[in-house]
Order: sequence, then structure tokens, then C-alpha cells
Amino acid sequence: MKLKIKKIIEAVVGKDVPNFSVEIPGDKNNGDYSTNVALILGKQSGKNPREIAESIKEKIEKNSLFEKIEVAGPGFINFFVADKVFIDILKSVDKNYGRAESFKKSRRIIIDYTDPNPFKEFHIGHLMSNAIGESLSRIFEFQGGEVKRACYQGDVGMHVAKAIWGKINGAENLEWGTAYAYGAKMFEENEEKKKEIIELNKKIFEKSDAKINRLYDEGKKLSLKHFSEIYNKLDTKFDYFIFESQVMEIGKKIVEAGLKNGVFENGENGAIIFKGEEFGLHTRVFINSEGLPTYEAKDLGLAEVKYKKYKYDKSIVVTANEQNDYFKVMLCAMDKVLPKLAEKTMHVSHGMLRLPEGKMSSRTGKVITGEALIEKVEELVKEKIKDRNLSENESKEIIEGVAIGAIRYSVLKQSAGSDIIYDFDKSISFEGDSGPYLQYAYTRAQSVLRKAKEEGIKLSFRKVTDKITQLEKIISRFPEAILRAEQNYEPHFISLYLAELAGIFNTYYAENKIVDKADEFSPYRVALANAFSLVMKNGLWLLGIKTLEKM
RNA sequence: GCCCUCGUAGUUCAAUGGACAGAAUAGAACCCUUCUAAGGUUUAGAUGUUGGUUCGAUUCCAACCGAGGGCACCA
Repeated sequence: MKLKIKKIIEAVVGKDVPNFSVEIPGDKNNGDYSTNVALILGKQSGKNPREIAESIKEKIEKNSLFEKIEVAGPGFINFFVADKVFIDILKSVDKNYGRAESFKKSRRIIIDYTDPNPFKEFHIGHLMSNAIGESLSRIFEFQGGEVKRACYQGDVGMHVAKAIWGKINGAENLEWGTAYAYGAKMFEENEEKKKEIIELNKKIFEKSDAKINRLYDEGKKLSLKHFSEIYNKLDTKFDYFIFESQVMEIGKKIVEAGLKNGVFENGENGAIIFKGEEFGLHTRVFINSEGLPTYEAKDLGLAEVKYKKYKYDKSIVVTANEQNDYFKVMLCAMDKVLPKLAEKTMHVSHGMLRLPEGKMSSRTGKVITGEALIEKVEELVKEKIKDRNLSENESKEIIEGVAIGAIRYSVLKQSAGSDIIYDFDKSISFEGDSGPYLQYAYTRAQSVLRKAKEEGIKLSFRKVTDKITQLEKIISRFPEAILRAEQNYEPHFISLYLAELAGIFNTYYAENKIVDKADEFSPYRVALANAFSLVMKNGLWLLGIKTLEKM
């Protein structure tokens, strides 16, 4: 609708209009949409914006889209959309409602997220990455993209050596996460042990020691099994699992070739480095003095491996924002050695989940694991529904759906870039601006629809209530919310929209009796509730949150 | 030391340079003989400091104060 209005204005004022936009005013008295004449004119017009606004108004007044147009303030044009337009949109609501063909030309997208490392914990930061990556995947898919989900996992490198060292030298029966924390601690505190761990790391690469090989295989297998259980619960299905061990040799070769071309340089102790300073960045090591590829070289290999698996038009990598500067350097180097892939690659970063007392770190063992959080939230839901008359299957579905919904929403309700201060009692809420609040609004609508069916009330738009409410209007804005989320790589624009939608529906629900045989408007109200539930269901799906029939 | 983010109600978050800065939560007061009260209605409360650009700044620029992250062999 925004775009429609924009086109109408452009048709009137001529083609070479500078950038201006049509907005939804905060105050409902200022119309359904509004635009600022100053933005159309640009600055140096010298004309009276009010007069211009009046003349624009005169020219488009007859358009049947609007009930009335007002000129207000220093030069605002406020558009009041005709009720009929909203009803027509309402009639068109189906499971594809809101879809835009945004990816006609470049459909193929690969998106890399979650990325936990075997031998280490799956912590709540991974939950955050998963929430954002999964939601972006679904948004792009909905808009017509052909999305492949990738999960990149570090099965080689110092963290593995630290964990295995911890296993060998701590106690054989330590948990892998704990073993890692122990190894990491010793690595930092004790020079002697640091050397041992570096030595061990080489042995892992060489696969020269049977005991180490056995520990490695066992640890990796256990980790992956554990991760796949969590993905199951999160309803994320990856198309590709890519391991560092698969990309490291390829990455190394790319760097070696780049060294010949002068992209990379020899640094101290035989390390191969990239001088980022020339590009306003910093220097990073791509191959270390042991001749082993670092994270940066592996990432170059990863880009190529991904492209081999899937000829993508765009590759998105989701990570925490602590890697922002790292990615700038790596992408700068990639631009020199793999320019075609570099221009297709994009880094999307999200904030960190921080504990009130400081940074969460698996090195110190101060972490909250993903499964511990899920379990804790599930307990709370269980407690809440224990007195309800539900079958075992229903209970299980509700407990899982609500718990994951609450967690996902707590991540997606704010802009992806900023940190979340994780406080269990406050972060995971069931009331107000929360996942369960949205799920609950949907459930209520379903309950109404069930009752309507029982009473034989069929949905119909034939007899429309006299006055259109906010509910009809907000339903018409769903496509805009999706488009905004897609273009900005920000699922939270959908969260914001759905929270408002749920609030408006709940008010409507409190003020109107929807199912009422004696009321001639009941079929319309039922149809409206039906449209609402379709939008809510699709919207929640885009966030990776399940809808429930009962809760 | 250098670079990058970010400072908005008590708290957690919104606000494409525009019309009185929105929610939620905590606080106060109401609403279940009506489709699930995980709900609804009413109420009080905020832009770190100092300048600048602009008709207009939470938004852009500068400085300062404060928080977080990063800066050659972790990922």
C-alpha cells in the first residue's frame, strides 16, 4: 500500500522525484498513511510547502483508494484509505498473503548459522545465532528465495587440542565441555602445558597416535549427536554440515597461491599474514608459524566449498558481533583472492548474550548451555499447564512449542545487532511482549473459529460492520513488515508487527463477541478472525515459532 | 594506545531527519454468570553531557563522560 501511494504521488508530481517516503503516522488522527511535502520538493524549492501540498491533494483526490486526503501542519499530506480497500485486502488473505517476489534474479541463497563447535558446549549464544539465522532463512524462502542452510563446525584447531588434553590430563570421565574448560585454563596459565597442547594439536592433524584418534572420534561423534537432538527441538534442518577439516587444505592452497601474487606476506616466524593496514584494517595471520591454516584461511576454503556444493548468488554468514572486525579483514583478503565469491558474501552479525555479571566464556566454564535453558523454560511451562485438562500429546506439544517460542521471541524481539543482557527471570517472559503472548492470541482465534463451526456460522464478507477497526488496517500492513525485515536482514521488524497485531486482536476480542448467532455481523467477524489467524500463523512461522491449537 | 559498536521511563526494548518519543515489565486503580484472564481498560514515568549542521535532531557531525567488543599465530 505504501508503494501504491508513492506511485500515485509520483505520477502527479512528475518522474524525477527525489527520495521521499510514505509513512504510517503515529497518531491515528493523521490518517492511515502520510507523507511530507518537504521531502518531495527537496530543500531549495523556496515554495510554500502547504500550497504544494494543496495542489497535490487536488490532483489525487478523486482516486478511489482514498476516503479523504488532508493537508496538515507545515506540509504533511495525510491519506485516509477507504474502508473498501481494507476489505478487499482482507478477502485476499490466504497462506501466500504477504509474499513478494524479491529474488527473481538472484534466487540462490546459502545461509550459514548456529555453527557450534564439537568438543565444546552448545551455549545460549548458539541459540541466538540459530534464532536469527533460521528466521532469515524462512523470510528469504517465503519471499521466493531458494535457500540452503549451512552449519559450519570446527572439528580441528586448538580448541580440540585443549579438550583432548583436558581429557587425558584431567580425568578420563570429565564431560567434554568441562575437559575443554580445564585445557583452556591450563593453556593460558602454564607455559609448559601450553607447549604440550600445541604439540598435541599437531598430533591430531597428523593422526599419528591411536589413543588420540580414538578420543577424537568419540568426542566428535558424541558432540554431533547431541547437536542434532537440539536442532530437532529447534525445528532447524540443515542442508549442509561443513567441517573445518574439509575446508582447511583448500584454504591453505588459496593462501599459498595468494602469497605468490603478493596478496599475502611472510610474517614473523614463518607465518603467512595479510596486511590489513593498507585498507584501514588490521593485520591477521592466515597460516601460522606451524604451517597450519588459521580460522581466516579456513574461511577462504569454506567459501569455495560452499560454492562447489551450491552455486549461490548470495552467501550470508551469521555470527556474533565480536567477529565484525575479523570479517572485514577476511572479506578484504577474499576480495583479492576470490573476488567473485567475496562480492556475493555478506556478514550479518548479532549481539552477544551476556550475563549480568559479565561476558560468558566457555574458556572459564562460565556458560549457560542451550539445553539447560530449554529445559528450564519447559519446566516453567509444565508448571503453568499442570491443572489443565490436556492429553499427554497435547501437553508435550504445548510445553515444547511455548518454551521454544518464548526463547526465540526473546532473541528476535529486539534488533539483531544489540546485545542481550541475559537474566533468566526477565528475559524469558510469558506475558506482555513475549512469544507466548502471540501464540495465545492465535489460540484464542482458533478457539473462536472452532466455536463458529460448531454453531454453523460460516465466514462471509457480505455484510461488513459499519466501521472498520484497527484490526482490518493492521492486517493490511503485513506485506510491508515482511519486506522491511527482508531488506534490512532484521527479523525483529516482524516481531514488532506481530506484537502490535496480537495486541489489537486481543482488544478486538475483548470488545466484540465474535460468534453470535443473533448478530448479523457475526459471519464477518468470524472471517476477520480467520484472516487474523492466517497472518499470525505465517508471521510466527517466519520467526521460527510454532502455533498451537490449544494452550 | 589504536579501531568498531552502543548510551532513551526503575528495568528490558522500539522509533526509514519530521507532527504530542512508542511498547512491555515493575507501581497505582478497575474488568471473568459472555468465544481460554498466558487477556482487556485507565493511570504515572525517559532521549548521558556540551556544542554544531538543519525550518526541524533520539536519529547526522565534533568533543567529553560511561559501557561493551576487537587489535599477528583461538574460533
